[in-house]
Amino acid sequence: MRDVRVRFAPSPTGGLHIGGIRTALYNYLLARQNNGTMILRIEDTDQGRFVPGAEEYIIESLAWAGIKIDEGQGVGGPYSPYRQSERKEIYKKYAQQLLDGGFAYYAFDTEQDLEAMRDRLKAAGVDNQQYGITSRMQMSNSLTLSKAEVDHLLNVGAPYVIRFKVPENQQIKVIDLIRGEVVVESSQIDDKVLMKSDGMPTYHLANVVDDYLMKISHVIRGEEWLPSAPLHVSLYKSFGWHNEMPQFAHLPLLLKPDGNGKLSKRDADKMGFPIFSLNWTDPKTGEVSKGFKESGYLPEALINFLAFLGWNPGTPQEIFSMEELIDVFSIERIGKAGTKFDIHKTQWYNQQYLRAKSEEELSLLLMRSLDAEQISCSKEKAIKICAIMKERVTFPHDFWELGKFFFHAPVSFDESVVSKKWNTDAVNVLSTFSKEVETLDEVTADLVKSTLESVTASLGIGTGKILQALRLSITGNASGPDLMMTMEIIGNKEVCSRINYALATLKPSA
RNA sequence: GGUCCCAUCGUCUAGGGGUUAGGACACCAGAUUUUCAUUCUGGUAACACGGGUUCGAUUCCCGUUGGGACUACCA
Repeated sequence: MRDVRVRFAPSPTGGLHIGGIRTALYNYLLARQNNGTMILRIEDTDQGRFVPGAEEYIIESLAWAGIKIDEGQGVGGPYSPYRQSERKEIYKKYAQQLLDGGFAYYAFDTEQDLEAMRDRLKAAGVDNQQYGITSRMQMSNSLTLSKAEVDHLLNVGAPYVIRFKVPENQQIKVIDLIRGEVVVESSQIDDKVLMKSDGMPTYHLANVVDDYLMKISHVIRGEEWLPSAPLHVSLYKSFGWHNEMPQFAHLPLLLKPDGNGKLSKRDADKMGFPIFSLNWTDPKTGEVSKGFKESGYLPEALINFLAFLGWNPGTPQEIFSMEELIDVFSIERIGKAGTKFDIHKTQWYNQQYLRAKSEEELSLLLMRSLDAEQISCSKEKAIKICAIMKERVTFPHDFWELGKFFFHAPVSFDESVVSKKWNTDAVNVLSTFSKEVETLDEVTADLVKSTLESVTASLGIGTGKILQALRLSITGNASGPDLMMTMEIIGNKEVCSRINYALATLKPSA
């Protein structure tokens, strides 16, 4: 079997979205599993769409996701350069090879010519108005013009493109590892532009030439490429590279969570979840799109979730590390149908991975939030907080968001609790309790609990009846982590002052 | 419009000619938690439709419908 060499080949046109990460992931999984090579190639042949910073962003994103590049842009390798804009001469040479072999031709048509052609075909009732077998002989190209005319045009520098001459009356077969055999009549394929008038190749040419030169064994890419795969196969044949042709696998698309259509940035924005791996700032508009990283998603969680979007191991196991994924991944188990993106499940994965971390690791995450708020906190306290908050968080920043009261006394109180639970019984218990706590040298959860119980017992009031009122006075909230532990962490002085503040501020309802 | 791809719970999916169609997320209920969350238990919920083939089809074939992609000198 040939060496497994796969590539992830994005265009540097903006932020890297999760569909791209999934494509990269599947490539990576296959490479690692087979001791193969993961290559990063930058497909920047459209200078009009080039976005500065996008390439660096892609490299950073992959690194964050834990997808390691063995060869290619940013790392180098035996087939450099890996940036297509720097390989112009190579494509020119291969385009010439096609020209010489009669597999391609020069075309001089203007935009208006092309438009006129489409209108003409449409008017004639032709189903697809393409530049191809049925129309190429009516156009201005090296098939219709004399050699002298063509040479003249070339010499005077007339703008031209090189088009592929699609073979007639052929059935072109694409063997797809996911979909099986896909057969297309060559008459359905148009004479695609191979070299643009600016001297750059199109995707089709660059892609085929590079995959051949870089000895790519498997092309794993999104399903949007399936319609052009027959063209690519035809190109391999014309080059005489049929035996070196890579195997194809076209991945099902990521769809919008609701309704229909391909998942887009717009949908994600609308529904309030990220779509890019990292924060992305559009250099033109300055608009910032929030990334998964900055939204608090752990790369392991995102990878695990993405792996399961369109693939599954066939076992009940849901949690997989990258190593485990490498172990069990197989192209055969990739599904065919498009997949709707569900942010709920992503969050569930995040929760799972967050919980699996030690309290010490988690405390570091809390400390980061605290640093941003310029709040100092001992490591011991942070660990204690994380221990009781652990089961309640989905994101790292939840430790801070949901646990602000550990650092700030409440300034407002949950109204529904005030009206339902802040009654004379509660006020009686709390005022007595506060005085008792004040006498204590230090508070532990156990001590504060027994103190509270003795107060309620002496007043003949059920502890459960006033517990929410107590929580309200300490945290301002209706719910939260274990209250006794919370009081232990906050300390007796603060507990008293908070209760006293609440007693002074809130009026008992009945 | 044309070409190609696809079709199991709301979502991700397992399965496969004879099954009580399985799991996960979400949702709902009960238990535990003197609150909430967690945890545990249980529940609601699917083979798009119509023809074949077959003793039998959700599974195989065809069609319909529905959805998607592509249809640029973008990738």
